[in-house]
Amino acid sequence: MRLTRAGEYAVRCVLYLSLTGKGVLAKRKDIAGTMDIPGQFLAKIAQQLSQAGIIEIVQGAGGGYRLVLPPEKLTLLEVVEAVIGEIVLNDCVANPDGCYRSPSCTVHLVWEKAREQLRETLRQARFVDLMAGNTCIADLMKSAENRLG
Amino acid sequence: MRLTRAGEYAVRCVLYLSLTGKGVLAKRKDIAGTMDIPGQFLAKIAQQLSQAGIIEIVQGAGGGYRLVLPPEKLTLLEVVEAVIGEIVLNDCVANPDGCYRSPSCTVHLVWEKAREQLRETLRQARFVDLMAGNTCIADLMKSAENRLG
DNA sequence: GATATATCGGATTAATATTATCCTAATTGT
DNA sequence: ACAATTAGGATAATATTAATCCGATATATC
Repeated sequence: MRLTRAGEYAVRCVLYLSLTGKGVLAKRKDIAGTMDIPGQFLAKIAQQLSQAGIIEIVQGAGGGYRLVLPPEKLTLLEVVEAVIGEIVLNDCVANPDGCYRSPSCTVHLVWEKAREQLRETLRQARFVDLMAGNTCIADLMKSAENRLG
Repeated sequence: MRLTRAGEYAVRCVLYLSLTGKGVLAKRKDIAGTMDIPGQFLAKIAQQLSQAGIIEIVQGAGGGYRLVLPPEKLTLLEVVEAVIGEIVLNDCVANPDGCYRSPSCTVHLVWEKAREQLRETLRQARFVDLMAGNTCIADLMKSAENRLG
């Protein structure tokens, strides 16, 4: 019942790119170092973000990642689901197959409602808003600056 | 990001006990057989439900499980959390410890909101309501009856 | 073109969590 | 005493998630 670490890393990565600005290239190493993400793991995550059209990956020397969409058009939902797949809280409590046939199952309806609320809340959270506030990620970046002098 | 199978089994078990009625003893074997739950696994789950004060376990010959509270006073939230622990969707995206210190972290706030909505939705779902509707679990029970003649 | 810088992407390993089962002990009705 | 039932600790099996390894590939620069 938890967001995976990959999902958290994806949010960190995109917030980093949001803060540096849309279209600005950032090296994977820098993102990984600042945001405390295992470098190779970030590579995998970046591929998923790239497939989802959220970031662009530039190969070769001087390459890196950059945001395709501006932070106004990016939501937590998009970023999270790009990495962990569409959020589903459960199969039908009794029978995964059965419920598609009987969509009025009351237990299932409760979970469906919860799922839609969750997704809607994440959909309403744009990165431009997240940047504006006091994020723990912003703290991470500050402490990284301090560490690096 | 999913309910565990243990959580689903717990819901099935409590719905079974709701349908047979508060205070009525049901043998673990019967519950397990009807609801398609591995018997030994149900034993573990029942212990958690018992600790949470949701069911009572009667040992010895003629023993079994029975509901302590009436289905009007039992919610999905209680049953699910009795088994999987308090629902938490994530640690702070950046720093589990850090966020307790800076509760205004915007990213965290979104997840907190989502979490509270989810819990509230499950809290509003009483078992008496779930029983009333067309549940997949009710289907399970019917098909069990058919199987057993 | 050679070289250094970076990412790609498939394979693999490691770590963790979940699910399920085994088995002996304890409890209770008959 | 005996049969029926659950308790509960240990362990095994499985699945998921997380992380890493490494040769291949792409690109800027000299």
